[in-house]
Amino acid sequence: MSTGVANKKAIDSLKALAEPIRLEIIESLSSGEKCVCDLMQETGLAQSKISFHLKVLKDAGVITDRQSGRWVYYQLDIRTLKSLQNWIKKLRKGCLNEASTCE
Amino acid sequence: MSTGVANKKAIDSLKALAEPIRLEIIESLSSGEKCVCDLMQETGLAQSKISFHLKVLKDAGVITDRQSGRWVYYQLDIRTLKSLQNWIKKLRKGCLNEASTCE
DNA sequence: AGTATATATCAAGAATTATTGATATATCAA
DNA sequence: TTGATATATCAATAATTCTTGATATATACT
Repeated sequence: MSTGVANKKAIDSLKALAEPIRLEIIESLSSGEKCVCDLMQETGLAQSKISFHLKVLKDAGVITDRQSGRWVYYQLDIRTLKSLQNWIKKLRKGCLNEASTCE
Repeated sequence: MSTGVANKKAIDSLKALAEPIRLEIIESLSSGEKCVCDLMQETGLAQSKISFHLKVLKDAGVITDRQSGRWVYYQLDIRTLKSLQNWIKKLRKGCLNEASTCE
């Protein structure tokens, strides 16, 4: 069985998303770019905690960051979400592996 | 911020999928129904380990089971995958919450 | 330069999740 | 009924992940 390179990426994204606080962050970013301080206010969570989870999300490629002065703004990486969506679609249709002739 | 009932389901699915062995199982099931013994052979993993992960997947609603004699066959629950796929799509399009008018 | 603010990182402990080997349950076959 | 096979579950340990409070770094303002 494979668990090839392509799926490594899928796992990373899934693991990053599969946690309540991170999901809350992701949902918030879904409506647009936010800085850490915005997220702190919205969630009421400690700064170090938010930074920790942002790092997990960033390392997994689910979000990107951009610095502007003292602030760091985070936003969803649509490409990663799109490829995750596609991965699930292929899973559903039973055409994950090279061999299968899908679409 | 929400993290409503709808997303509870999404988290469960994501957590279940976000683990290497479970993903391997899922990928295997992607090509059709399998019994525990099939999965043991394919993966070379211990029976208790596979049963453990199958239970996680089943509890999350990602797979279903059906017993036939001594064997228990597992298969993907397409509906869950489809709704997860849709959830990601909405996330991408910034229309997760009730307020936003999407599609 | 000195101070304040925004964010990142770190170390220790807490909590969650996975692994292992053993045992239990249920079904079939002789 | 006895024995074999398929799977589930359990208890103990191991491993991973998260939380907390403290400290570090970098930027901006005066």
